Amino acid sequence: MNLLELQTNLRESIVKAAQDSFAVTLEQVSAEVPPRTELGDIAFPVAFELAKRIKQATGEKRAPRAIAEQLADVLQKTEGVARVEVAGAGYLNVFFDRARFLSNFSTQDKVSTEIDSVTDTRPKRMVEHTSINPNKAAHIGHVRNAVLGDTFVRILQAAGERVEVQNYIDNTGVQVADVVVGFIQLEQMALEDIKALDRSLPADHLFDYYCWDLYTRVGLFYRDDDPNGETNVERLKLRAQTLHLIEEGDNPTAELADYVATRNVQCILDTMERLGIRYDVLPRESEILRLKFWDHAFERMKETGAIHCQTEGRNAGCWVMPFESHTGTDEHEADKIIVRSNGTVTYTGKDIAYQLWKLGQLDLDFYYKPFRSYPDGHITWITTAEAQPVESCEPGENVLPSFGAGATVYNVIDSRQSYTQDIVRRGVAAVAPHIGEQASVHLSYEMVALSIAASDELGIKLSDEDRARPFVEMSGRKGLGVKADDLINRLEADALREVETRHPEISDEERRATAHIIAVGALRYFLLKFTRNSVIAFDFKEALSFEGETGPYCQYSAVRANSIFRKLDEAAQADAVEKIGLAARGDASIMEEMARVLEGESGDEIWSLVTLAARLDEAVAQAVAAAEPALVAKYTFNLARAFNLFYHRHRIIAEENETRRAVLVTVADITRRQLTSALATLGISVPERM
RNA sequence: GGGCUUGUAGCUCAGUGGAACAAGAGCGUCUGUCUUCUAAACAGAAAGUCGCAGGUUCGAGUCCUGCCAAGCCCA
Repeated sequence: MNLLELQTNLRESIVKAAQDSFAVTLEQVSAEVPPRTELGDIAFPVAFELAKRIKQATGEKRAPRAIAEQLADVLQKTEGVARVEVAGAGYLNVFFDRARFLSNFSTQDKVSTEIDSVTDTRPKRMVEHTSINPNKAAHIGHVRNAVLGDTFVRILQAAGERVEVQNYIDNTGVQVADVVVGFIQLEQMALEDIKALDRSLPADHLFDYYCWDLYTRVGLFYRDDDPNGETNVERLKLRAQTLHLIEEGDNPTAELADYVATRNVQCILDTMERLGIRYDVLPRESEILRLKFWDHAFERMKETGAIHCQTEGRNAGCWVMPFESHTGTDEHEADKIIVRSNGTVTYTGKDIAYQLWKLGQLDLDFYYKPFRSYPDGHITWITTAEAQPVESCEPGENVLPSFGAGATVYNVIDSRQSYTQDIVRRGVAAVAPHIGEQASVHLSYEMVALSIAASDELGIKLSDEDRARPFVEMSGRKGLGVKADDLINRLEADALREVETRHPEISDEERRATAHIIAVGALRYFLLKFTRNSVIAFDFKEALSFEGETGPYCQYSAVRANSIFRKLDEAAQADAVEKIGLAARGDASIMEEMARVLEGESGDEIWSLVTLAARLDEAVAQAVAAAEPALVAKYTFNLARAFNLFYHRHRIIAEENETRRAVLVTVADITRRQLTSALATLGISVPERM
């Protein structure tokens, strides 16, 4: 019996009692965690709700407290419940049977749910994240997107969901075109020159870094080298021409663009791999164009009446989607243009077509080939426009994967796209009403900006006006930003210094590996501790901190827990396992001794750690429901904090009383298990030592 | 001009469906704790008219209305 089962049983008892005793049908029963463990393990404010409902139904006024008293008698009988108290104006506070809960919890094994991916028929949750324009290196803002997305993937998986991870590649967009203009116009390079340049670049200054700078130079080039100047119309024509050639394909410029984009994708994937982030498939815009996804979607939209051709007014000749919630007086605001009168498609239109594919509502599909494989056998696939020979797979295993057709799509995109995402969601629902708006979820988040201090550190010149603002927005175009690899390098260097002073005895290789794990922990946690709709004003001091509410703090807590088990002699450990095992199988005398350890002030303190550790599943479930990874981050920190306190108060190995030691060992074991699991859900691993 | 988001301690942020004597963390400041299972830790102190004004309620940081301020998007 775990926490969720116990809660379910209690809820069922309440629903039944409400029906039997008060003739009220409760749809849901909300529960709370009492502020302190002495007040109980779970609280139900249900008596207030019942009092209201009884009054509505019969007009009879019943005191919540009296209702609670009656329910308490029923709950009392639930298995695993020690006692029930009525508190305050009518709260039902339930106290669990501590010894019993602990012994059950420690002996239960997580059922490993290994499912064959081919026969897996569970609805597919699709998460699209990262989706960086492949024209430059990733910066810290891109990393927030990737870490949020990757963590949400892990959270869904922890909740037992089937997940597919996509990283959309806009390899035919304006941003790629700009870098291509840079290579051709500014650098006077052809494809072979670029390849030679690529080979010659030093390891710490890769192709994506080169493009980062080149992109900035192109931005200046368009403005005749004056960052605040007007754009030069003639020069901008180069961009339009280049973009056109890239979209068209089958020409030297498109070939060059493909090389540039592909190399940047490789560099970005390398950066993400450092943070433990991988993808299942990389759908590319070039194939969406070649395979004519849009044309197909356009027909569907016309057939279903999702869009219509405007015959008069400002938008005459445009295909628009009615958007009635917009009660603006402006007529052209009320409808959303999908196809302009000159026949070109808006980004929104393209987005709807692609979203339809993701949800399996477009009768077209990509072809795929492997793009990169990882040591553990994971393969990231990329889209192609032609069928691929099957020999690209493992011999005897010629199974081409199938992607798309998700039941739900989570698009991890920053909040600036909220309006567009809203239209895409409605557009999809208009074409495919049977899946509706709820199939598309915009997992939105605020941007990462630079704090004033960080801007100063980067040598960015700020006006007095800028200084008065709360933060400075990053700009890929202006080259203002913190590159992901630079930050990771710095974190690793800082962590390595610490590890060197603490552990001179271990090998250099091991120290580097440890420093890497700590750096990843610090960065991922830093980006996850903020809720999604909070702007992160990036600050070096905060991001580079390893103390307080940080990833390394949580890791350290788990490392300490593990070190107990490294030092604990086998006999003591076996003894603890046996004692608690006997209790779980119903040994009354051991159970009674355990109960005594868990009594009183000291017992409350130990017990509060057990209940907190037991709430991991709840935290994960809440994070899924709210699409908010920060909830798991907060939970993890609280668990680490509670463990550090426990660790400080008790000498576990030295404990003389055998039952007490068995309880302490078991609690430490449960906590490290849950803490490690919580950290894994955040994409953070636990090093051997710190 | 319209839309979305935000306003909580010196700073950075949590605060679920409204509740129990009591609005919580981290950083920073101040004071203690390493011969111990790792001090990247622990304990304690100081620090808050929850942007302002109304409203609903037995009860509002939380819900409603208006205003003020900031950020983003659209025109």
